Amino acid sequence: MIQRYSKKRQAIIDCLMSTTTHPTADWIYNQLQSQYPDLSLGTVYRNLTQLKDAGVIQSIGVVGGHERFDYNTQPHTHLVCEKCHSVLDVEGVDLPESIFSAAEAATGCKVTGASLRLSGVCTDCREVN
Amino acid sequence: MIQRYSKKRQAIIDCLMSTTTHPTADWIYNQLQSQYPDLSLGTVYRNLTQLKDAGVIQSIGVVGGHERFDYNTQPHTHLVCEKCHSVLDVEGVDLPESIFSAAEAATGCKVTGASLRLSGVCTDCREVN
DNA sequence: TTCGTTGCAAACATTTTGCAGTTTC
DNA sequence: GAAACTGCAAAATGTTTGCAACGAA
Repeated sequence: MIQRYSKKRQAIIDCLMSTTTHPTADWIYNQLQSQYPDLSLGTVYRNLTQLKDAGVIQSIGVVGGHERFDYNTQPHTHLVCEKCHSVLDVEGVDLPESIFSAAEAATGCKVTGASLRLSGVCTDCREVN
Repeated sequence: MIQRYSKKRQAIIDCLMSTTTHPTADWIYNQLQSQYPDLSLGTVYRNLTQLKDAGVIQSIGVVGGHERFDYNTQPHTHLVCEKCHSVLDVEGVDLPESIFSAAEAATGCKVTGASLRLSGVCTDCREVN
């Protein structure tokens, strides 16, 4: 699907690779603004869609109305802060493989993926309160 | 928060209670169209937000760009069909309570909720293919 | 009579798309 | 030079909101 090199696509990849914030399209756009003043938000969206389809990155779903992206395509657990909508990786809290077969047995469906999303209050927001 | 009775709000609740499809606002609107021809989509949205805030119903998040609602407010596992975006309850595949404390230990955050969403192909879509 | 609830339409926010120009190979 | 990629602005999508009229208590 991706057939050519593009400076801006690479910058988007690098940006995603260098953060653990699970950013939105708009956040990436703002980050790259200084380096690429002529970058357009449409290009960010187009590339994110393309990279997602190519399996280079992953969407971890919508949080507070904004889609969040992750360079880490391995399945892993996330925690979403109810107050500030930040998204953190949760290490060491993973799903057993057995849930796939259990779910297939329970539903008769083919199960191809699983994602665990926790909600809570992050350390920053906890202090404020 | 909810201080008065309203025929249309009750109809929305009844509609949600009588289905296992985890509907969207628009689906509910269409269902009630015949019985309440003057119902407006805005009212459906307003009531869903209100019922969610009151804890009467639950949002199970956004699937393919549409927020899905559930009368069942108990935490339970869902399976989302990749092809038709239908959402099924998965019985008997639940998360151990221990993940809460494990996640709190791993992140230092307060963890208040957990949701497990599986993706796959439902039985209907499997046949077609 | 008060004020919550509604219909309607306009506003809103995020994301997608058409097109003409640019870049990569 | 062909085809992918881009900026720009307009369109599309799902959801929210302001306001005047309506309905419940």
